[in-house]
Amino acid sequence: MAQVTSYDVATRAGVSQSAVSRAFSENGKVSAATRARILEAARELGYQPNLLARSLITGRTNMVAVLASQTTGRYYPEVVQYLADALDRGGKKMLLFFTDGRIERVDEVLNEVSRFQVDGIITSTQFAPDRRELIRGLKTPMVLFNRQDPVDEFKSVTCDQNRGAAALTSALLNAGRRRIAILGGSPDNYVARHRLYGSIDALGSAHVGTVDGDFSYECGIARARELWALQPDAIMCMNDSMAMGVMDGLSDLGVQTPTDVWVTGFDGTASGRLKRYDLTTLIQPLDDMVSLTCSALDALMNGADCTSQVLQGQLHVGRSAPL
Amino acid sequence: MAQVTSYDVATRAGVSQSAVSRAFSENGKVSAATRARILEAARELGYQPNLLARSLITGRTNMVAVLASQTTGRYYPEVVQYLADALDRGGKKMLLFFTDGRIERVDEVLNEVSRFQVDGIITSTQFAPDRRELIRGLKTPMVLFNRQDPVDEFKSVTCDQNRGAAALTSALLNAGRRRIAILGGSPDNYVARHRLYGSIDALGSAHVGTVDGDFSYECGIARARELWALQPDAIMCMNDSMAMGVMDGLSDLGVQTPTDVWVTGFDGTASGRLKRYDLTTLIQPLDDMVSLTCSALDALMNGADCTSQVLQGQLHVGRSAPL
DNA sequence: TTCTCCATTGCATTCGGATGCACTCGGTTC
DNA sequence: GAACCGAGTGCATCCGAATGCAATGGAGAA
Repeated sequence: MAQVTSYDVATRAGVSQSAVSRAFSENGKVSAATRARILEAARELGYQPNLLARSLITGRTNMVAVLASQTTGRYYPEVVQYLADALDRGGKKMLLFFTDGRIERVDEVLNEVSRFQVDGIITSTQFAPDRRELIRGLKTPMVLFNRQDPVDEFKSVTCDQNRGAAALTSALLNAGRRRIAILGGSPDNYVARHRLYGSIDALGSAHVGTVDGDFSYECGIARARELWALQPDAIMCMNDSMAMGVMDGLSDLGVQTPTDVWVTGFDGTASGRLKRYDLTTLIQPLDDMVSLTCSALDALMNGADCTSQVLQGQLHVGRSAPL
Repeated sequence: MAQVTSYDVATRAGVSQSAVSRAFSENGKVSAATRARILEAARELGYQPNLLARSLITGRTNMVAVLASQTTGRYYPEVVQYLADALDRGGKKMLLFFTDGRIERVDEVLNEVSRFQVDGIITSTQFAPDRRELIRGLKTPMVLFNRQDPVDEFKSVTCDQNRGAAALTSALLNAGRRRIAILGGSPDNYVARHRLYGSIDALGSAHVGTVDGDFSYECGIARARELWALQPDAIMCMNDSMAMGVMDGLSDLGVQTPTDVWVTGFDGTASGRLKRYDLTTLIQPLDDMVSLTCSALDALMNGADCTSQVLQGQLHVGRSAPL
């Protein structure tokens, strides 16, 4: 306790509390001499302004809430890291909330978020349409990350999952693949659904079947036999982790990639680039997505408008499907 | 704006502001009837208590700062995820700070941390001895994660790097390996140093040389030739990512693992368990480390004492070094 | 020299909620 | 019937910093 306050600094520097306050804000009107004296006194006392007290007046906390759902994939931890970094560059700190996927948690989390008075929200968590009113009520700027609002009331930055899946698919078709199986992600996951739709639409009659998955490496291994039973010449996995799992599951069955069957992933994670997997995959432009998300949020926080952005992923050809 | 305050709720419920405040705290003295009336009014208005205003009085923010340094490895993102989850269970939120490793950033970050009035700090970032006074001045409970304070003034939860390295080493020696090379991590990194010392001490004359690394997969690939030139029968890499890199770099030279040489990692990351690498490694008990860290911090935040904990890693034998 | 004008500075108030203290009132206890 | 008790409630104040407004004083203009 015994927190050092602006009054302590004021006393020490022989000025008033308001002078101290002004010395610590860019546009505060103080003479250079007093400011120097105040900063010196502050240094001696180890004073740091209390941002919470400040925010009570200014209405700004410099905190941004990031809502992420725990996932089995290797993608989100990367996203969190990138976001924290990008926010930091904008002088914001990241307050992290995990929604464990259960829908009822979303309400709870949103209430918590609002209690912390964050300046903005970045969410990669799904919310049901009837939460719309609740979110609107928060009056906190929000940007969806790789999720879209059907009516675009809440702006978003996404990687075009449909088109990415379609691009990957046509590349396979152009390379002569005709029997293509799919390993899907959890059906309640936004990106999983859109990747799946995009693939199926583009595949047409080349689609020999879909097997359900959960985005994990282990599930890729477990589903390999079932996929192989469909006699595919290529297997499209809806994320990288599962693709690696499928490759390994197939190996156990004596089936080699790419000799016997091609395998593709989706995401462009670091693990997918490991030489022993070297996945053909669709790379989501994480860097751009993150910086666009932050600038969109910045715009909203400054009362400006912003539009939803849809970025295109980049096809990466590895040895798992040598297009 | 137009924030809903406790006064609004009070007016609507026909009570005083203090009654509202009491209705929202467990041990507030209010009759069941009034509380119900207040909660109802609050619900209608969409009121959520302002935690920042509250913290101004109570001195508690329910926020814990986590300081992490950006690293090239795959380990930290996992740690952050685990920590956020564990903190959440204790009703705390995680405010994330990245120190990009540069020492001068540490001061800056610590000052920022103190401005946010967090209840506690968990750090996996190194700080120089002369920062001790600065941190003491914050008076904020702090627990070091996988870092140790030489004089144990600041408590820590660590995995015994020395002993883990020694265990890994003796296992190799017992299995008959006699020419062991080491791929080290960045020398300014705490865990890298201790793993290295532990290994070298235990190796004795079986040590045929050390090559410097930076914890990244790419560096593992790049250093493979140099390591192989030492004519080792086993290569100990100071983390999993580098071990995978070394295996791949050796493959490119026509050297196979484990036939021609054994390779070991350190950490026990998810990627290390991928079947095509299947690393022999030392698994750090992440779950336990995280929960001990949180309970230690809890103790400190409640004014209690706590002692530093040193956990032992677990040797995991994979095919990269079939002990 | 006297009057403006502007740059500094201090005073008082405010943000939203917690809390010590005093007060009310229905129910006990002699 | 008087003194007492305690649960429920409101009043006033406080936490730490920001800010509108008024006061001060020195420089420059007339």
